[in-house]
Amino acid sequence: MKTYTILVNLLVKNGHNDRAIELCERMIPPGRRIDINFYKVLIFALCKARKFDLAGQLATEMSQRGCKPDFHIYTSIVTSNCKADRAEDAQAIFKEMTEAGFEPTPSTHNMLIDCLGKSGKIDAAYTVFEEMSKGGVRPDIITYNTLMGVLCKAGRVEEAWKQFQNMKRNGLNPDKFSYSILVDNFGKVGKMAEACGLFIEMVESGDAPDVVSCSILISNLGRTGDVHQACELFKGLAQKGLHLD
RNA sequence: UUGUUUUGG
Repeated sequence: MKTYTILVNLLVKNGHNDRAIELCERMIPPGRRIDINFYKVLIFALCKARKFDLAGQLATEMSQRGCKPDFHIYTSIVTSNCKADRAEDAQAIFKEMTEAGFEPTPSTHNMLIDCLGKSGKIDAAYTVFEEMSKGGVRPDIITYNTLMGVLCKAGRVEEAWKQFQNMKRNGLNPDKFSYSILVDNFGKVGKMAEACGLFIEMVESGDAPDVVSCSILISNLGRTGDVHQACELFKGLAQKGLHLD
């Protein structure tokens, strides 16, 4: 069994996911005792190969055989589903994971919020956020940034703005991601004063503008037709050695 | 040897 585990791991590492899976399918006859590490390697491989359904099935199967999926197996299945924008599955397995007594990491929460939001399930994303705030996992800057991004994409910029203030109240310092999201989206809805104010606040807070935040600002200025000001800004940034694309 | 950091134009 150890040898097989190492072999499967090697196959996966070398990108031969299909062969690894094939090998595994042949060596898991019913009733055979399989150790958890073997399942783990295999499920990682399946997730990597984007065979999410198979990975999920295997997790169910191992559970039925009396070998409970561990923290890493759950995390792997949840996060890979999130990355593939498979919101329903991610949500279901996340639930299973917590019911099994595991506490997903903050980043797993963040990924789920992002995934749910991108699938248009704003309310579900909010729920994850709220449960997180209630439970032992504290929302971090990325949680707020993710939530703000989700809200903005849904056209709910005002709510994003509320979360921005909420974040500050909870003692978190907005970073350049936080500012960029709001500067971009305030600009898109024509609230230029708010957008510019936030850009200045960002600079004053000591977070140096980078290529992305400047591009956002410039496209904002372009939107208002203020091409001259955009060009001036561009020149000023070039002088500071910032190279924009 | 078996890794889970996820968010902005």
